[in-house]
Amino acid sequence: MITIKDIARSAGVSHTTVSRALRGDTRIAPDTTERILQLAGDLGYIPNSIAQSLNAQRTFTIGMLVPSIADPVVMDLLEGAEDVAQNRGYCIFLSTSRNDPAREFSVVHTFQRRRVDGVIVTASRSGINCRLALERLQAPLVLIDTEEMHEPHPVVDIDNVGGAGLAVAHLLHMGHRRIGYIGATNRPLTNVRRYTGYAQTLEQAGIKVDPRWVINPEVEKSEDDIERGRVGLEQCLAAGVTAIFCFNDQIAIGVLNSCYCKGIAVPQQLSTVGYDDIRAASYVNPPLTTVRQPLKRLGSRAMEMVLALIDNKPVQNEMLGCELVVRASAAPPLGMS
Amino acid sequence: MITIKDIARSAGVSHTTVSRALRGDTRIAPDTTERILQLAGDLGYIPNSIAQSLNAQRTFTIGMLVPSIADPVVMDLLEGAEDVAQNRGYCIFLSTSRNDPAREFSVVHTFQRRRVDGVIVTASRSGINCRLALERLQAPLVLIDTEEMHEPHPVVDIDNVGGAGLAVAHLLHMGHRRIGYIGATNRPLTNVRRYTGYAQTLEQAGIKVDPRWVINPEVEKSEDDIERGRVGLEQCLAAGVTAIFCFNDQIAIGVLNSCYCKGIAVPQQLSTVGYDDIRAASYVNPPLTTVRQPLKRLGSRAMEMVLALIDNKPVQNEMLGCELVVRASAAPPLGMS
DNA sequence: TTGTACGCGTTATCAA
DNA sequence: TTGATAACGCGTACAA
Repeated sequence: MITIKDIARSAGVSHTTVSRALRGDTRIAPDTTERILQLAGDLGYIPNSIAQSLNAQRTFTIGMLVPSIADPVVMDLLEGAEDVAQNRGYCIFLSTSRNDPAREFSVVHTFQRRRVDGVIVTASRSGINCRLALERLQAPLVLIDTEEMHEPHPVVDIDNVGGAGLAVAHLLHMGHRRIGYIGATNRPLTNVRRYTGYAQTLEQAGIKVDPRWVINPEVEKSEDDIERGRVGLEQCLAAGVTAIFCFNDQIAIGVLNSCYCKGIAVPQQLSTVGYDDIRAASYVNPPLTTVRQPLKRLGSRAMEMVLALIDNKPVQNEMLGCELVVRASAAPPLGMS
Repeated sequence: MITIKDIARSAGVSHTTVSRALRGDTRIAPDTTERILQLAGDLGYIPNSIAQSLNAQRTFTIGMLVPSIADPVVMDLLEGAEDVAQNRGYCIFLSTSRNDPAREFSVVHTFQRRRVDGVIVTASRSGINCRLALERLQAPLVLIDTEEMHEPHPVVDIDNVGGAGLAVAHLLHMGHRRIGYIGATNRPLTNVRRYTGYAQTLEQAGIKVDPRWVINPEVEKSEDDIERGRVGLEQCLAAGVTAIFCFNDQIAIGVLNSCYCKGIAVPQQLSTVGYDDIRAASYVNPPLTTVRQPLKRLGSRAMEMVLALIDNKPVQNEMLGCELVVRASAAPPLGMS
């Protein structure tokens, strides 16, 4: 690998002069600079960021920790973050925790060894366990969509209460009065928030929530949302609801599926609203009415926040709003159209 | 930040001794080692990989370049690669090219500056343009699913010809004789391969491919596969096929959707087979019969290959086979059951 | 305008 | 068993 010393030797100058010429220092004679630049190109010189980092005490590197990459939510979020990072000259170290506290801990430690300038931790469900690692962390840390509250760190989050409100208001507006909720116990905090939005909105409309409408299905594999939808549907039907608001699109799709198998027409006999607006939402039958989260924006805002912290600019916690996406899975209840 | 020098000072030894004690050098007196380890823990010492890298001329870092993160195929692939990397103590620099040759070029350059130990480039459609950058690259390079042939670099690829054969053989086996193909022109090489598998298999069964069965739909947005499915379906129906093999699941889902809207029963009136086995394939209606690609394995094999190259072990190009996933979107044609 | 010398944190070589 | 010194590649006070 060619270094500035090699160039210096070829040019018959000191490596200092080369260093300066390469960064366009005006104190170097124009023709010297010219000659050095030429030489650098010819020799195929590529600056060594490692050496630069050691010297500058900065790596222009951000560590991102996500539970899993193969998750439609994480995916968009990553894309938003990567975009900002790349534009600002930062690289991302991507690691997965698989919701394993030990692994989470180890990854954060690795980030520290590698001297990342900042860290973004996504959807940590094991906040307590990795807290130790995080507290020792020197670099700025931004949390996304965390399951821990009252964090001492900046947080970017989605307004889940408001988003759920949007969905339920939509159903109310169509005339539904008996509206079910199917939740997911493996995302406790988010689940509580979406439930809260659901319950609040119903109460504000003067409707008392019947406990039988609210289902948090027990499933074998804690990630099997399709199954959650199936199980939840059974109980909702038993409770006689005319519409169901689901914790997320996967669950809603489970409901849709199960309805299809049972010969229940959606939205004619039962309305369903999901959450997330994953890709599949637009091409299931019927296309799913859902709440879209600004995921790319969540990622990009988180990245902008770390970068701001790195530059010692002040940042505030942030709460991003959601948007209702009306498709075809919700309609007025029977006899109300 | 605590360095080995700080520890040395506290322990009253040289930084060399600390360095050795930390890495368990047996030449250091056990009690000295003990004392240093203790101290390192107390002071919260975290080794600086940057300094280590500068010295060792290795970064334990792999650069991964993908066209986009928000792609179900890329997602799984990344997960496979990350898993292997993490287990072997490597970190991944993740960057997106968005199919922009300029950006691809710049990312590869960044990887070089950062002295990654290896590079994985995925689905480069602009092979020619970034070739220059790649040739100068000192680090080992592995290509995944490239659209360029005869690369001078190791390649991991999926057996698209064989995979397509699986799908078509399945349809033939059920008794179909008029089988359509809907392709995607924005992935030219892969498209040709899947088409080849389709055509070969039909010919081997003694069936002459009617040109009207083969559709490569023109769509406005080059990424809109759902639309491809819609357009393709129209033409296939006009050509009187009883089954359709689609370039991928998204297209197949487009077909399914369009059938649903037109009141065509799948699989009773028309069979459809996709490719990829994306998540949605299992929960659309009817569940999609498709060809599963070993994507995680593709990612992990690619990573294993770069790591082997880094360790100067020999590697061979590799071709991974596919697997037919039988669900419910394909059945014997009318009057054949 | 250019060069000398040092420091960034670590490991390796050689000497004691 | 331990320590002094150099080296990795670069940037920058300070000196010339």
